Amino acid sequence: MHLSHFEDRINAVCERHPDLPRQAVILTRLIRFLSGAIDDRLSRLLEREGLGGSAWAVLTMIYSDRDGAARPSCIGQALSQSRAHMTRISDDLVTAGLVERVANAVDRRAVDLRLTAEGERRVQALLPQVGGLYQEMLGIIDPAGLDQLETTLRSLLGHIEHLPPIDPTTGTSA
Amino acid sequence: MHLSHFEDRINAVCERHPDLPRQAVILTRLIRFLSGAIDDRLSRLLEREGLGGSAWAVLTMIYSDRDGAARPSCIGQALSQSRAHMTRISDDLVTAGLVERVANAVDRRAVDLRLTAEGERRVQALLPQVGGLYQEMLGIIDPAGLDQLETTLRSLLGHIEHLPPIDPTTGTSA
DNA sequence: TTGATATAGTTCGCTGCGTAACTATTCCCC
DNA sequence: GGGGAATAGTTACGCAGCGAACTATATCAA
Repeated sequence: MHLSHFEDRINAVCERHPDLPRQAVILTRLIRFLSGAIDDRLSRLLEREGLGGSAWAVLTMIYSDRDGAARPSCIGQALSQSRAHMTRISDDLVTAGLVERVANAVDRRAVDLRLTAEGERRVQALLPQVGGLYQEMLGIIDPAGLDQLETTLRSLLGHIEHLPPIDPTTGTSA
Repeated sequence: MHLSHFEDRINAVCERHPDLPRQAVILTRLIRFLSGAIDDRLSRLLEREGLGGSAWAVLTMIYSDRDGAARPSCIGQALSQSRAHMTRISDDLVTAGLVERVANAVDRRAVDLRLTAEGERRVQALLPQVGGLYQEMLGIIDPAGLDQLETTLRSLLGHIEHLPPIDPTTGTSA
């Protein structure tokens, strides 16, 4: 519904600027919409648990660690979020009783985040729901299409991440 | 780089919870990463112009209108942003001299946003750069792959948008 | 006509997240 | 071993964005 409306506008602009890469514009819109729609649904599912998307991501980062511990800075790096934000999320999760801060013996600057028993219980209770949500959203694509999509998105992401960074003064990627 | 690290974690969790849809989890990660990477690059390009992503989106919404005018509430709806935020962005764009507010004669509640001459000049100067950016990011995929990707993402988005909304109290989509 | 309801825009207060500055620790090299 | 650079976490402050409340207008029903 949104998209068709957008498409009219993209077409109108592309008429006036024939050198614009119309398909690339549409694809970026699609990716943005998809990402937003996925996050929206996940957020609404987590809302009932009093969790935000970031908090859930932190919980799963800890849970997915083989040793059951993770340091805020590592999590932030993996999630592309600032250390300051990790401090806040950690505060919230600690006061919610889902996470505890454990001083790291070998590096006294560092803190290990660990799930409490309650935190682990909550993660294990939520994981199937989140998995079901993802499956519900992506399940209409047939397996071959999913494989195709995965390889395409992987190469796309790899390419973009290896692109030279954009110089903010010139606006070019050289 | 990020992704492989993530993949290890996803695999670790999927070992403990064999019923999780591993591929769906990976695909949602990919889409999120891609969307973030695209937005990042666009933001850095716009940064030099003193424009935020929202401001640029508003400018293009006005520019892409056949009559060269758009109302804040329509723009906000199309961009999935609140009316309050559209007021703020409009304020900024007006003080930047890129947009003017014109009272709508037929509906006196409404305001039409129009590009100033300077605003139109800026949009026309930026459009090729933004188009080049998109092309640079998506251009490594061959045309057949792009078509394939487009149809897949279209059906995915259509499916998700037609999914029943999630009830925040039960967490289910019924 | 008039009264109820819906809608456009604005304002206000809140949340989420980032950058910069600070302290404590670790690392590295002389 | 001692001093500078890097790093972990925290704190303070700023920006982007949303929801709710408010005003003015429009629409629809009795």
